Amino acid sequence: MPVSLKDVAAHAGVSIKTVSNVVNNYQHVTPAMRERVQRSIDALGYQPNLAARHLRKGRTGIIALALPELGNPYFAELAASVIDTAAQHDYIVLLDHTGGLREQELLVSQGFRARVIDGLILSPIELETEDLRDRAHDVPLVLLGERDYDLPYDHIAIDNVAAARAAVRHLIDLGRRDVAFIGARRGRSEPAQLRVRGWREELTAAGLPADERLVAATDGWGHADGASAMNHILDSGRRPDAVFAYNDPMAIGAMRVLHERGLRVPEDIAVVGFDDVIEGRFGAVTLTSVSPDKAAIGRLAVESVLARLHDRATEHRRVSAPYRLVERESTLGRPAAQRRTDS
Amino acid sequence: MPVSLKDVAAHAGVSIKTVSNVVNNYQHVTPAMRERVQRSIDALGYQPNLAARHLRKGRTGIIALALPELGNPYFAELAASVIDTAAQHDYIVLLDHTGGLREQELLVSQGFRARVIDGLILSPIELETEDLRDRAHDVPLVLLGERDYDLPYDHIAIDNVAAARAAVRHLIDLGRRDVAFIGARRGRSEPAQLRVRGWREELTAAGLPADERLVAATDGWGHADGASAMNHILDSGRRPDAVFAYNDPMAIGAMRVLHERGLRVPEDIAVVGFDDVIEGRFGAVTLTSVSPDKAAIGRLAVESVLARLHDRATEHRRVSAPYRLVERESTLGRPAAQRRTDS
DNA sequence: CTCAAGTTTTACAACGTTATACACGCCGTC
DNA sequence: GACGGCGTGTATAACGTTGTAAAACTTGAG
Repeated sequence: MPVSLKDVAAHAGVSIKTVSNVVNNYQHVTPAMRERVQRSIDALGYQPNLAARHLRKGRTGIIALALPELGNPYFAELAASVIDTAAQHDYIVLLDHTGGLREQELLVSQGFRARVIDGLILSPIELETEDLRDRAHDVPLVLLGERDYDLPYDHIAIDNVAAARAAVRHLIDLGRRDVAFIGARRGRSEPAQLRVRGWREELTAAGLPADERLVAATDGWGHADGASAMNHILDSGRRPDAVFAYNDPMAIGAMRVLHERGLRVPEDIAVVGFDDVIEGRFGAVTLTSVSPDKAAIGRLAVESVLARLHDRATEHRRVSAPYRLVERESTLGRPAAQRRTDS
Repeated sequence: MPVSLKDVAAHAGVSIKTVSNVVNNYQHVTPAMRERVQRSIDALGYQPNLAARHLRKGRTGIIALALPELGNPYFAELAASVIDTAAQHDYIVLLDHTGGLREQELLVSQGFRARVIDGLILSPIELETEDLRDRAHDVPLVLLGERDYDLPYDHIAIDNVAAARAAVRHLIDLGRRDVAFIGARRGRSEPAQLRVRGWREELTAAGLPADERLVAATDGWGHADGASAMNHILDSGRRPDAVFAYNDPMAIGAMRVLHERGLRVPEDIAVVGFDDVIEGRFGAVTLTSVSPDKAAIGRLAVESVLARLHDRATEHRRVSAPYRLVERESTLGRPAAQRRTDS
């Protein structure tokens, strides 16, 4: 059923290679010949067989994008950007979800799919430096996200420390003094946690104490984790006047708990999230958030992979993507005009 | 660098085919020979080249999953289920997002990627029956979702009419009489819109008027669309006592508008969504929603594709997946405040 | 009108795998 | 003791594509 170069060649009365030359826009083909072959291609509806092409060229035309969770709209937007950019370069994206599990991330980074993909964009959560150190494969790897690895791989991310400091700065400017952090990594060495570091640095810079009891570690990074972390802090008797969450879903989970406990946002407790997901714009209290430029990150990631693919000599680089702080109701100085202050 | 069958064969002192036989668990191989070859395989760290295998076998081992939007957690969960099920059958999933755009959906269904994938699972939004009628390809296609096509393709979905009726029934049981529907398809023939049909049928069955002015058509199906639809209904002077939304994000967008306008949920207006996304469980007012069994849908979809792949003779079938109505605060008889987060 | 130099097209060999068909032992049977 | 039959291993030919090198065709100068 499928039509091959051979079929097109027979139909056009030329050699296989000539058809191949036309398909690949090879330069030494007369316009007349190109025209004639193209007509046959269209007539038969020829489509190149990628498996054969790959076998011959050693490339698959597929790059993998491994993300912790697709359900988080942040990653979904990122994925869209990656897919679009890749398409512009005639690459297909294989989307993978690791669930933020070390085992899965390891599997992906070790290239369990090494013979299928040309390059890999990975957003690790649990992976450690030593896990990445002995990658047997030569498949180009580009890292995304908040984790900081001291390894010779391209890394695309916003400046997480600076972004976190901006968020905390904003809270301090509102007059808040007891700023909690929700979503620290449980049992991990501190230097890798850039957002916590930013929280600590900014508080210290402002002459405020960075009370470690206001840092809530969690297992995951979803709504439920934010909710339980918030409950944990309040149950321990602490009553911060602001919360900075690792990401938006956690911030929203925390806000739900505050609502259940009769605490008002932002009057009693101001809240700042991270990632600026669409959901944060439609709650009863809209969410102030750090907004990374997802489109830029996705684009840069693809371009890095492809650059390394076509010329493996380049230096490994660390690219900073833009971000900004979007202020909404959850950190408003005064109650919003239309907002009903239901207890 | 990569080690091929040839290398292993040379190392073990046997023919290439014998190594292939061992790799593929071909039956006529003596244990001794198997052992010996296996040792060479392990020693050299041989990994099969999938491209070559696929070229030879005519299969890629990849199935595509094309979804309207990855950002909607409903689809993310669905994707996870598909990926997992596929992995169990040694298949890889190529995730694609159509944005719910007819052009993209057409492209995918026409198989612009036909030579890369063995099968396709598509969740169409805009696609029409005639678009699917003349698919040139023989790549197995399985449809998902709410759209109803009278075509010989497998279709996995919950009974959308029945589910919508259950949702409306629930609202009627609460004593609501003016139930609005948010998220109708703009300018589309009605029979395809199963959830609207369920809304209409159930109201009629209860002896209530199905007021078409309470049906709000939208362009998209996101938060913002739900919000503007809600605004539109209220601006037109209508004041329904209940809203049934096409999906959860729209319901949440609508609730935001109700909140802005000082209308209480559920006291003034009860709200029911569709899909049961996690976000609905963490708003200031948690959302009642129709909860399709996403895991089942994903599993059934993969199994259908693979069945058709291995034996193309089977009848095309329409499979109904389970669902249930999850009741939360947005349709509670009593006031919503002070309720703890439910799981 | 010939021949060199350039341009366009072609034949053929790979890429790594599996299917087909055949060769080789080994057994039991006549 | 030759003869099918079976169980095991092996050459060889594909699968559809592209790179290489050589063949065929132009072109233009002498």
